[in-house]
Amino acid sequence: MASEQRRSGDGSTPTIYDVARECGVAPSTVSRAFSRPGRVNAVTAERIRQTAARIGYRTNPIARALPTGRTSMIGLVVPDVTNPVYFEVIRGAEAAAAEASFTMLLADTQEQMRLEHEAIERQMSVVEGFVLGTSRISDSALRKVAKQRPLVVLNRPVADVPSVAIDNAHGMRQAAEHLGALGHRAITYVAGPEASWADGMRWRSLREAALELNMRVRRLGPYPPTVPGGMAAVPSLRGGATTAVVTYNDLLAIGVLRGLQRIGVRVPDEMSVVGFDNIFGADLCSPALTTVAAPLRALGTAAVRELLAQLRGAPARTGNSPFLPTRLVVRESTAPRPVRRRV
Amino acid sequence: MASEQRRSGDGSTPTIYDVARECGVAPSTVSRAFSRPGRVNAVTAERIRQTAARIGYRTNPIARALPTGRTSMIGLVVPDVTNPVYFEVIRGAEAAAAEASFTMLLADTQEQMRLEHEAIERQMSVVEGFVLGTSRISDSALRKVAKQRPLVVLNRPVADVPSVAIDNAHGMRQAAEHLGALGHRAITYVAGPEASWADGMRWRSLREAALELNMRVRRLGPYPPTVPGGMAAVPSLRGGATTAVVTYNDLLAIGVLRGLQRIGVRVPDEMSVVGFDNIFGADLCSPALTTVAAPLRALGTAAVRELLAQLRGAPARTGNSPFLPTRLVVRESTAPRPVRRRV
DNA sequence: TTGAAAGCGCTAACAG
DNA sequence: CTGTTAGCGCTTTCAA
Repeated sequence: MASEQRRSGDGSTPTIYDVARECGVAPSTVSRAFSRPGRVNAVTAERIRQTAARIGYRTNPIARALPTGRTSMIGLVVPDVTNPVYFEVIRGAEAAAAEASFTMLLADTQEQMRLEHEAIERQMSVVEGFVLGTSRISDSALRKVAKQRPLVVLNRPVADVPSVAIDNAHGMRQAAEHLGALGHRAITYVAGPEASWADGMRWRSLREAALELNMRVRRLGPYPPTVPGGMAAVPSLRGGATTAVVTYNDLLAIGVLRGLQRIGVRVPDEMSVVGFDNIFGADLCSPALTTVAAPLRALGTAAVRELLAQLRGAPARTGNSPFLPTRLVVRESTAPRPVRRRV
Repeated sequence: MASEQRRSGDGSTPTIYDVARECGVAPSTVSRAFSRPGRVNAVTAERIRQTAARIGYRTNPIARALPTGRTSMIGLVVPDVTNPVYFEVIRGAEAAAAEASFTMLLADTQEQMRLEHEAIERQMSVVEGFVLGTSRISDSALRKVAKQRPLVVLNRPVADVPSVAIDNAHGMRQAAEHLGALGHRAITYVAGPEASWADGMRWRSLREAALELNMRVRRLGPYPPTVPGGMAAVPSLRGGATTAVVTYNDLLAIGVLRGLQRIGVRVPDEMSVVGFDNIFGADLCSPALTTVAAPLRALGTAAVRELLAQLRGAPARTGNSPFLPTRLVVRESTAPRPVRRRV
């Protein structure tokens, strides 16, 4: 009996062999008791589970992973952990993973394509699948990754790759309707990163909605999607007919708020400002920001759930990716159109 | 030759055996070429590396981990991923890990002791060591973990367990000196969670520093370390001689700002407010918050570096944990003591 | 339903 | 310096 020769119950963590010996069954039976409980006599299984608990046996995921490839780990790679947009995504993803007893590897790529490639590379042989947030790598690189591991991308539709996204179009329509209802006739969009799919999407949606509502729209930018970026946009805001600005995201909106305050334009009396995302801090600034709330946590959760489904063998939903609904949060930065504009 | 029987170069990812065959060397030599380059002939090593690169071989971390126990993974478990204090810690930790080609597992325990235990349990057999942020579990449980894996805890000294911490004492002294220099004579500390080591530390340090500077101090609380917590503290602020408040953290300070504004007390004209941490958003609120900046990113980095050092065999620095220096950031929420107080 | 045996891909003695 | 030989702990045929 080969198993007799296995290590005796020394100080280190117990193995399947220890349980087998204690129980008087073969190691393979212990293994089965844990990995496919159906295939073992119910009472034997129970006895095995008892002794396992007693001697403190816990299956070793590494050892399991070697023959099966199943590591119970998924990788989440995001461009910037410190970007408030991602906190909630991370939490949602982590919660969904933990719920399924999966462990989440987190990588921060610092917005750099090279680091993103490295992170994927580093995690590839260890995770069962990936969730990629706002990826910087090319569509073809993405498809290559998808060929090796199940993959879900966030907020970016890529042919043949499953993704989940915010319903940008609906969000921008909400913003436009809100402003329209307040009587604004001319609005300016302050754009985020040029290459961003989300930015293009948001701009097009806003324009469409605004036009339908008989408002004039123009676009300024691109700007880096940050507070300084928003401040930089303010000078270009002056001199038009604009009485309301909608920004690519909240950081930009907060920057616009700042910039406007600096040059003495009062918000919302003289100018209304609407952000996008509803990040932590959007209600801290003053005036508190009216913004389109993106279901960030739900995004993380949905992505992981989708990934786990694929891992369980569900077909990859590559076509129409689900669009998560937005919600308009009206706070203090929007008000009816001023009778006489001043900017 | 046993190795001859190993799988031939089929479609799946190449192994050590594939490289060995291509190169005409033994598998163990290939292994050595990657794991201890010193122990193999330089030119052979180079040749191996070449072919490895050519056929796309990459060492399988799972397979490596099984015999060695070295997974190149560390676990970071934090109470709340969405708490702005932790973003920077996470980023610092992740960067330090990536720098050493380590992968980081992240777990969010939602401030719950049970989830913290589960997370540690889940990660235990897969990581080489842990960094635990603001752990909720007992000292003895912590020591038990430390017995199984190298461990570094954040902001909480535990006997026999290495830790890194913010220099709370110095931070509070900076706050007290700032307020003293502005002429304040009576200050109130708004306390955070009762059980928190950091809270106790901050309060004692503030009191000591204030007393030395001939200021009166009192303590209010405990309060949950959140914006609502800060708002809840405001009523108790009235009626004393207090002209300045120092809070356990920024969230509380922002809450105090809000609460004060609501009851018509002007900051900083009538009351000065100082926070702690300098989280994202501390400069977004209005007035922008004067606060003691904690080196959060450095904290994450230092913890991981310490952990990696232990992994390399350095002795666990359990005694005096390093204290990372704070920095006072003066913004708009503090001003000279009002001539006539009003609260 | 259970046991025996053969690996998963890599590392680590131990010889040579 | 290099090859040979056992495993790491678990899963998985294949028989019984």
